[in-house]
Amino acid sequence: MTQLLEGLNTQQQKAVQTTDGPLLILAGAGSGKTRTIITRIAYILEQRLAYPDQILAITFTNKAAGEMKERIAGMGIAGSERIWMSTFHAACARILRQFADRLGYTKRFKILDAADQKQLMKAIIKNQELNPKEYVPAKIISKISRAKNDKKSPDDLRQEAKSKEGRITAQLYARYNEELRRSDSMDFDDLILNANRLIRSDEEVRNYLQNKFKYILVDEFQDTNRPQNEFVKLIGAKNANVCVCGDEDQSIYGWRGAQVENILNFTYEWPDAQIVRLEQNYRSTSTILNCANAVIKNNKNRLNKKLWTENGESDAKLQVIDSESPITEASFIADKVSELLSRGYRYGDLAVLYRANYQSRSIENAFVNAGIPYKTIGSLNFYQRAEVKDMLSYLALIESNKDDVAFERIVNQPKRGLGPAAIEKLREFAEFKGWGLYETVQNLEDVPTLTNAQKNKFKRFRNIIETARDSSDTITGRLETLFEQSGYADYLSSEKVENGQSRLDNIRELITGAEQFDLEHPGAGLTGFLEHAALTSSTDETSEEGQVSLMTLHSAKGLEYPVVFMTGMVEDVFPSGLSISEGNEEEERRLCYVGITRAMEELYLCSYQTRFAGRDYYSCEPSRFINELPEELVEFKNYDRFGGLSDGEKRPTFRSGLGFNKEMLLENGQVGDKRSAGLKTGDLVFHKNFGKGVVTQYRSKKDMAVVVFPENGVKTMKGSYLTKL
DNA sequence: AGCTAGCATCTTTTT
DNA sequence: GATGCTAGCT
Repeated sequence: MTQLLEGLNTQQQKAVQTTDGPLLILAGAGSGKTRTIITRIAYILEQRLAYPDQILAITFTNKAAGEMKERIAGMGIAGSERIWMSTFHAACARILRQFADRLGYTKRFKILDAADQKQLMKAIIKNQELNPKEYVPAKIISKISRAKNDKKSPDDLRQEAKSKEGRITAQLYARYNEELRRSDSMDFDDLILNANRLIRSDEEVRNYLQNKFKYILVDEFQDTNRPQNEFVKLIGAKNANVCVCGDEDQSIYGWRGAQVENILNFTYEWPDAQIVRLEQNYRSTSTILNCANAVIKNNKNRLNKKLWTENGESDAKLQVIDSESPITEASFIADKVSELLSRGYRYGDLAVLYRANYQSRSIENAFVNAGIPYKTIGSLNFYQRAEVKDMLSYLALIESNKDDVAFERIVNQPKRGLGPAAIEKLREFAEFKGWGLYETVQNLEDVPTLTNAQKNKFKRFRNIIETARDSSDTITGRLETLFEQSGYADYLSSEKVENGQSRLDNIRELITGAEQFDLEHPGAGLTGFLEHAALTSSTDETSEEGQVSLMTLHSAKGLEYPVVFMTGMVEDVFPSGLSISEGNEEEERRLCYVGITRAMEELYLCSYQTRFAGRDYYSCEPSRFINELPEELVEFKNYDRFGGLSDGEKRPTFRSGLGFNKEMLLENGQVGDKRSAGLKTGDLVFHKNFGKGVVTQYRSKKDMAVVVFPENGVKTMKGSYLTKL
């Protein structure tokens, strides 16, 4: 009857064929979940249960959506490009573009990304004459986000406020919302909330959408938040063909408001729901899988699912490698990469995972030195780079004269003599009139306080935008005009700008990207392109064949690699001290579980004894997760930069708890003479008492060097005590 | 008024 | 080690 089911196990087949009514797929790591979902969609289409555009499939990232679309198209299914396959945010944006006028927005409403939000909040805080150190924009934004997702209005927040700080937060929340309204903008949360509001309040839209979407699928359901769950309930209410798929053990976005309850309560909210469990793992060796199981079973809040595999017990035990410092850890990984290559692995088979982005630095240094090609995934989103965002802000002003965030970003970038004083005068008048800042520039003659010189400068700025608007109908054409006319091209070409060339390259890439977007999305226009830029995340960049992938554990979700390195496996780094102090040990452990289950064949867990943070050194204890691994499945080794690997007989020992700081080290040193050693990171040096060492930090101004001595540990001293080797 | 250099500060994860 | 802010300079 159908060939689609071939090669699927019984449970997977059941998941595919259960098309009618609500369905919960509990899918463990590596259990063939994606394949099952894809087959399910193909099956629905093949059985003619729905047209492609009657299927709404939600994925966690745009990249996942793109890959799924491709795979379905590759199965020879007609019309697969018409499936609504995207993130929640993109799907809601698409709906809102169609009906935004019913909520009092225009169809060209702007979507604020995180940087925009922060900038806006900063401006509001300043405008309210509050101290931005006391009221940290990023923190206020996250409080507002939490309030929004809990359905709390500024008034609610004010009423429950117990402190001055709480009342001010409520007040900032109110101002923030007003400002979004005024500028025809929505933040990420608004996209979901407004879609829900629209569906709930507008009967016509509700009927249209509920009838349209015959089948709804949601992947990574454990990472959905409350409004997202509500969106699913609203859209799926009529046909009830709602299939959600997830793994409570991989819920790692609690800090962003995701609630595991969505998946745990699914069968209560959809009483007829059937449940399919996918527990057979096809990805990892049994060694790796057993380690993953051993770690995650320390969590209490879970459904006690246990993954199993028919994959052989591998000879490769997990390797726990203890070394001196992050630098040494990095050189171990570089060494190991070469070895893995000689064993037949390719660069693309390898991934280095870490808890926080800053940890990539030491790895990148080591890889550059060793000539290992790598790609960092997710750290800096292309569209978030300063120069790219600047050009997008110019475009945004063509799109809307109410976009103050964009205006403030680029009105004096590059410098054109329009400083805070001139802008302040403009703002006062804009506020008085209820206009946007650029709107005010379009009506400059009315502003009495500006000097003629200032007016002329603003006029020149206006010319740039208006010229670009008229110069072309294509995004590419307008971008090129803006880039030249704004002076940005000259600015980046000038000698004094740092990284001018690579920033020019970024702009060129942006222009090429815009061209491609135009081709692939005819009719999307400037609005579509700006939306694309706002919703395209950093993890949407793909790993590449000839490069080792570097990324955070969060970014690694959903991916797999033959060989995986988990770095910084020490207390306070992973698990993150901050997260632990907030009581989130279980989420950190799930993150560890996600990391371990990315590995197919070999897994290396790296710890170190000292790290440098801020201006202090800390001695590090091995991560608690290392201690949760079954002894018999793990090999413990030590690595040092000179002697290489040696057997460690036991787990890395717990080291004395307290760190020591630079002041303490300085007190113990003598003041050396002034002759500069001219050291740099990576230099080999000799010290008369400590022997050979490697420079890991050097401050030329103070002639202070941080040196790792293999025999004597990490020391900080005047460079003048050292001889370069 | 605007710009620049130099100092301080802080690094969790992201649609 | 990048970003933000302040003080002092033009």
